[in-house]
Amino acid sequence: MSTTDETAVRQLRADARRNRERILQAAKDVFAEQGADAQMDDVARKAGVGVGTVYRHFPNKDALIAELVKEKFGIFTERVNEVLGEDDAWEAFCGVLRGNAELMSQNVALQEAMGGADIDWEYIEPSRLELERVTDKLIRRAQREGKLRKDFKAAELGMLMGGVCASMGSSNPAGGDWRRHLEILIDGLRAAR
Amino acid sequence: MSTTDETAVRQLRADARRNRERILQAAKDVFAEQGADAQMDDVARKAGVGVGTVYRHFPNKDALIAELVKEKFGIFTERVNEVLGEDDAWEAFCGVLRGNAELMSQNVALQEAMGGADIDWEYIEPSRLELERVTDKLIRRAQREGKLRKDFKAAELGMLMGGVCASMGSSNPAGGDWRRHLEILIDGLRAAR
DNA sequence: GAAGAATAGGAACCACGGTTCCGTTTGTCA
DNA sequence: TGACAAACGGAACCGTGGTTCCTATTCTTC
Repeated sequence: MSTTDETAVRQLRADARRNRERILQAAKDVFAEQGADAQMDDVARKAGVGVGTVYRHFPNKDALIAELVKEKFGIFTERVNEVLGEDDAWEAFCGVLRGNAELMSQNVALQEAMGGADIDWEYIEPSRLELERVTDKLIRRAQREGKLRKDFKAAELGMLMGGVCASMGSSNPAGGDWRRHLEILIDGLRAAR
Repeated sequence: MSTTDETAVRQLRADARRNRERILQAAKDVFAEQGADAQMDDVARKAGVGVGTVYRHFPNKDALIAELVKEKFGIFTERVNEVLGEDDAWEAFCGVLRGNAELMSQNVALQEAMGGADIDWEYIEPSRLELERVTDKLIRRAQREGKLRKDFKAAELGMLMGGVCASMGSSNPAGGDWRRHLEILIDGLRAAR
């Protein structure tokens, strides 16, 4: 069921634990660079490991990608937590959006994933929910400040950011600037006049 | 090079011309419903035709999809032209956005295409340009009215709409409402207070 | 340091789906 | 109506890439 059974990780053999890390790191690099359709063989090669080994650690490609996505969600959550205490919630909120988008722009696979590739969202759901929970706090504060539109819900943010990510790919028709996309969106999020 | 050589269409045999239409229609249905990864065999079956026949009319899958995308761009252009004469350019502009988005929401393949699938954009470029040209007129008028933000460029619209389309898929993480996405975006496009 | 279990490696397997090929059918034209 | 080119059909082909399987290797423990 779960790819990473925390309780089981302990009793991995030393070399296995080492390899698992290598694979994860290699996957991060390869998928970030080539997108979700990079090949398992590439991941294995980059990790200096056989394909069989990759499959020993992750049941299949989707699970491997899901693990990476989940990890990224963790980072997003962390970042929101970091700014939760700042004075200007609206500015903090915008900062998070810009920062996280920047992060996404460096990872093609993530962009695709957010755009709706066939990832195992079930597995990621807990992390996604946690992110939403934390973000909600920040949003409410920014709304109380009167700077963020009142009718905006945390659950909607994923959709919007997914849209921004969609405009990051190089294969874009009119290759616009996603940063511009984000700024327009942010303006749309401001409280009316 | 080109999938449809207008000058050549004339001298197609009667049955061939009929089949071409059937294939195009079937492709429209199948791709709209199943997305760009529907199979050529499905298109052929739906058209009541052999795969070979499909390939007689279109060199490959990408060309077939490109044809459909191009056609849709034509429809968008048409719609913009229709409202070009209306009094309130801003409202006309918003109407077009809503209408075209609605159209996109009924076509999974189109959404994917806008999101950055590997389509032959080269082939579509002329239609895209024409759409951009016409849209630019509407945009300028709305800006002169003072309702649309002055710094907005027609070339950026594709990017934004692509983002909205990205939130249409059912495979979305937080399955938000794309109509809401669009409205927020429209607010972001309004001239500052 | 020997036994046994865990892990690695990577060639082979297999499904999938786009594309080709060629014998058959059909429209056209004289 | 006969001849010929054009068009059709769909089985077979083929590359791709995820996944499996089995032997060799490496760690761990006694």
